[in-house]
Formats: sequence, structure tokens, C-alpha cells
Amino acid sequence: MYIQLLYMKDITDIIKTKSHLPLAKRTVLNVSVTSINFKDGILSVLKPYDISIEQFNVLRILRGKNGEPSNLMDIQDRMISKMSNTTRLVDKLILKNLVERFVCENNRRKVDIYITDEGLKLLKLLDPIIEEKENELTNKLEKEELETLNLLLTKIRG
Amino acid sequence: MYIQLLYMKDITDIIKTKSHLPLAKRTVLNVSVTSINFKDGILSVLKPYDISIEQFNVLRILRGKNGEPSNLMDIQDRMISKMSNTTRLVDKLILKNLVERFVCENNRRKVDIYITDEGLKLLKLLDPIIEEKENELTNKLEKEELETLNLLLTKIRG
DNA sequence: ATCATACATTTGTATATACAATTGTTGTAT
DNA sequence: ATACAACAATTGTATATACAAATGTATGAT
Repeated sequence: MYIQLLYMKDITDIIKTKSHLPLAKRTVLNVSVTSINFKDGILSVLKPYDISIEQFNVLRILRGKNGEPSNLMDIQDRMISKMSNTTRLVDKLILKNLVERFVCENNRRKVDIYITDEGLKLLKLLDPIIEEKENELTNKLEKEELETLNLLLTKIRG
Repeated sequence: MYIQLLYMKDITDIIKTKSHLPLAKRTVLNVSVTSINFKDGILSVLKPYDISIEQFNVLRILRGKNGEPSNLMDIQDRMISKMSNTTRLVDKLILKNLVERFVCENNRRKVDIYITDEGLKLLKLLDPIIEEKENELTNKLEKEELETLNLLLTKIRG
């Protein structure tokens, strides 16, 4: 609660006292604050299930393979964040029995990573809760406005 | 270079293969990717000067006080990220002689934190480089579009 | 004046991020 | 066949993030 209050104050501060900032700087700041805002929201949903956002992302990537194994490069290619420490992410998922890892038979440099039934079950549980939170996080804008926002964000990245 | 390529592939992937995602989910993803994009850009500028984004932010907050001291709460209130580890951020700035810390005389629970001349000098050096990068990061959009983007981001946070 | 409470900072632990270096495996050139 | 380069994953180190707990100081109630 305290953190939440501080955080609100923070945003207010930025919006109010810094609206005279140069447009570019204001944009970078605004995107960052919104991103942190979203991340906090998703995190609050995952917290009771003792799983981090990154771990959740890895699980969803593995589910997307429909029973086929992934190796680390596959996973990293689909992650938003950088390539590194995916080994350690998988380690933690293994400890929770959400994932299994084997040496790849065709290429012993690679590893085959599978999501377990337990992992699939957790995802099934989380899916609707995450979706609800995502809707909540974006419901201040009309559908049309959201489309515009997505368009601008895509365009700004070039 | 490798990371850069991977990263581009990543974005392309998301935009191309995931444009059918629900609007809310797509928005959350798009904001996150853009935020990481911006962060990477700023980071690449700061890297040669051996200073992290968070350390840079603390320095700018201190400069904003124009010679008056800040305590940790002041700093945390103005940071985008959460309250914690600000002590350690300041520790690192002290090691670099960019900042000084004293026990507050009026209230010995607090600390007075000052930016040093060396800290001010570094900021003066970094200011134009950061600004240039911010312009570069946002130059794919027209001024008008950037204003719209900022408006939508402000509105989405409610 | 004492005690409980609130305040401000610090410390500890787990996880995540960023990058460099290392290990082990495979492919290729000679 | 051997040596070298490329590949895939792992490990190490420093920093940042998130939260809980501890420390020390000030304030208020009685």
C-alpha cells in the first residue's frame, strides 16, 4: 500500500511538474512509467503463484511448441529480454517441476526442454487471470485508441 | 552485434506473428518492447561512462536540488522504480566521488546527500549526448504523433 | 520519564539483467 | 586425421529489482 501510494505520487509528479520537458524526453519517460505500471500489474497477479514474469514467459513459449522440445536459443529468440541467464531461469522452473531438460540427442551441444503436465496446469490456471489483468490495465482507452497506441509504438521503433 | 540481431528478430517476430493477439495483450507487449528498446538506447550512451541508468537518475535528482541536500526518501519519491536499494545506489556513487553523504543534523535518522562538483561535471558532459539519443529514439514519429502518444500513455494510466 | 509507535535508513535474500569468459560439441579446411 | 572456427550452453561477476527484517532515532501518549 505504501509502495502503491509512493508510486502514484511519482507518476503525478512526473506528469504535473515535468510536462514542460522536451517532447522526446517526455516520451521516453512516459513509455517507461507505463511499462513499469504494466509490469507491476502482471507481477501482482503472478505473485501468489510464486512465479516470476520471466519464468511465466518461458512456460508460455514452451506450451506454444505443443509437446515438441525447445532448446535455449529457441526460448531466447522469443523472449523480450536479452539472451543470458535463460539457463538459470530454466533451472528454477525445473526445481518447481514445471519443466524438464534433457541433452539433445541429435546435437549434444543443445538441450531439449519440455513443459510438464504440472506446468501446463499452472498456465491453464493463470491464463484467464492474466487476461483479466491485461484488460484492466488497458481499459482506460477505447478500442480505437488502443489501436492507435499500438500503431504509434510500432512505428516509433522503426 | 549478435544481440542486436537477435533483438531485431525478436521485435519482428512479435509484430508479424503475434499481431493477432488480443488487443490488451498486444498493447502490454508493445509498451514493454518499446520500453526495453529505449532503455537499451540510453544504456548504450551511458555505458562508456561507466554509470547505470539508475545512478544517472539519482545524479539528476540531486542536481535538481541546486545545492540543497536530499535524503533518501526525496530521491526515492522521484525515481521511476521502486523504493529499495537506493542506499546501495548512493554507495556506488560515493565510491565514484560523484556524491557525498552526511548524517542529517536536524534529524539523525536522515542522511543529507549532495552531488559533488565531479558529479555535476559528469552530468554536464552527458546531458547533450542523452538528449541526442532521446531524439534519435523518437524521430520515427512526427511531433504531432509524439504528442498523441504521450496523451494516450497518460490516459491509459488513468 | 517511560514505553509504544512511527520514521528513515540499512541489511539480507532471492531473482533478474548485462556482459564476459569458459566448457564442451560439431563442422570444416587442409 | 588434426587443427581451427563456430556453435550452444553454462558459469562468473556486477548491478538492479522486490520484498522482508533489522537497526537506530524521534515522537506522542500516559
